[in-house]
Amino acid sequence: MSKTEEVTDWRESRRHSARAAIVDAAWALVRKDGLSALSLRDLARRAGITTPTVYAYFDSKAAIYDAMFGQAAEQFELEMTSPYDPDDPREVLVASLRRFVGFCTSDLPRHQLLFQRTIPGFEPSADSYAPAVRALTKARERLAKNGITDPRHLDMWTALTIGLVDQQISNDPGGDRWIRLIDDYVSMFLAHCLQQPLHPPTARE
Amino acid sequence: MSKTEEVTDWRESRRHSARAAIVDAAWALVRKDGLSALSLRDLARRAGITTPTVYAYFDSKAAIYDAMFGQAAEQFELEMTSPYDPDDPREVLVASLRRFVGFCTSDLPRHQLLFQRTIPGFEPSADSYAPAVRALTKARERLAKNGITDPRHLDMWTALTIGLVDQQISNDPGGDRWIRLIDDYVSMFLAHCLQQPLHPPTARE
DNA sequence: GTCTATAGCTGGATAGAC
DNA sequence: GTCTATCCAGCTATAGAC
Repeated sequence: MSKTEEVTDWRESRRHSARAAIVDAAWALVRKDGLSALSLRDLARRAGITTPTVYAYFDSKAAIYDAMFGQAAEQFELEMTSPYDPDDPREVLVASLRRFVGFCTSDLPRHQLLFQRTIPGFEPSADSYAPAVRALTKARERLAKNGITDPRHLDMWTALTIGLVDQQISNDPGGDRWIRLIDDYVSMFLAHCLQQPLHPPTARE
Repeated sequence: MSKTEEVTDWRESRRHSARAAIVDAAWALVRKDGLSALSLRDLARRAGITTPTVYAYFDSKAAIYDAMFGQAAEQFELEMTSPYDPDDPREVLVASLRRFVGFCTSDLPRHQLLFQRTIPGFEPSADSYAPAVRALTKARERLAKNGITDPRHLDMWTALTIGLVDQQISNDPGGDRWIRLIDDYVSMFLAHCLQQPLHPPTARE
């Protein structure tokens, strides 16, 4: 490694950690005041710099939201794809739903940024979105291991899960009124899907 | 009726229709630009008046949102409680879910104002909220006629319905990808609830 | 009740010195 | 890269003439 490369890496690293500090400050602010209430003035003050300095690291406010989205998507992938203890596919499915609801309810602005479209003109970049796509692929695999591959059933599953999260957040924040229903919820879903298989077991394939 | 009362009624009526015109203009704007993008400048221009005149009819911007909420809640009650054709409780339940999804998906800002909490500091007044409460009471009655009274099952139902709406709106706006699932959805729910009755039929009461 | 005019504030983003 | 100073636009809300 040449001397100039060493220096470059050093500067890159400094720059990266400075960006991270700004993003951290942004998360602290949106957790206090709400996702859409983020302002560059407050952000700069919180990060111990001035407004123009923010623009040395991010092109615009949207770029900051995008960095936050990317971080949230990485956390989502990590949370949902880390190994599951039980072997039973059904237990894995229950555990995954538990993790999903826990992930969403434990950080409200993160959930809003990641799964709702509450910021007026903001669309995440493909790079930032990629981890979330990978996590959703894994979710489909977990369902497949339970014998569920019908697209209609996959759509039902997503509606079930997001409804559970929304009700828990909206009507019992900090509680577990809907979280307690998870076991029954999964039983209901599996019983319905497996009772009307697309490819009846009598058929040879 | 005395002459002064007549005049008073007349003025009240004029005032009422002027307020209604402002609220109508507000709806037109939020349908065009989004619920949170409503500004008093645009609103006044659209209504053919000036900003200060708006304050002759509403104390603040929040008061306008509250009037909109009240109107939306009345529409919701009307839509959900108007008579249902079929006698079969199950068919009524299906029809009510169909109406609910239709109501929510047909007017996105109305749905956001009524069922999500997307406006930063806004809370509806008790008066504006009242029709929505009445409609939800009727919903519980429809479930009761299907033999469903367990609070856990009622919570499951609300999660099911709101999840269906959210997925339809977020992932297939204008389409019917989740609406098509309604029949299966209700079958799944009823089969689950009635299979594990709280008061088993073997017990004498 | 309706207007003109404007106060008072906050927002994102930039110019230019250092 | 970081600052001071500032621009320009938007917002809610009010003062005061008519």
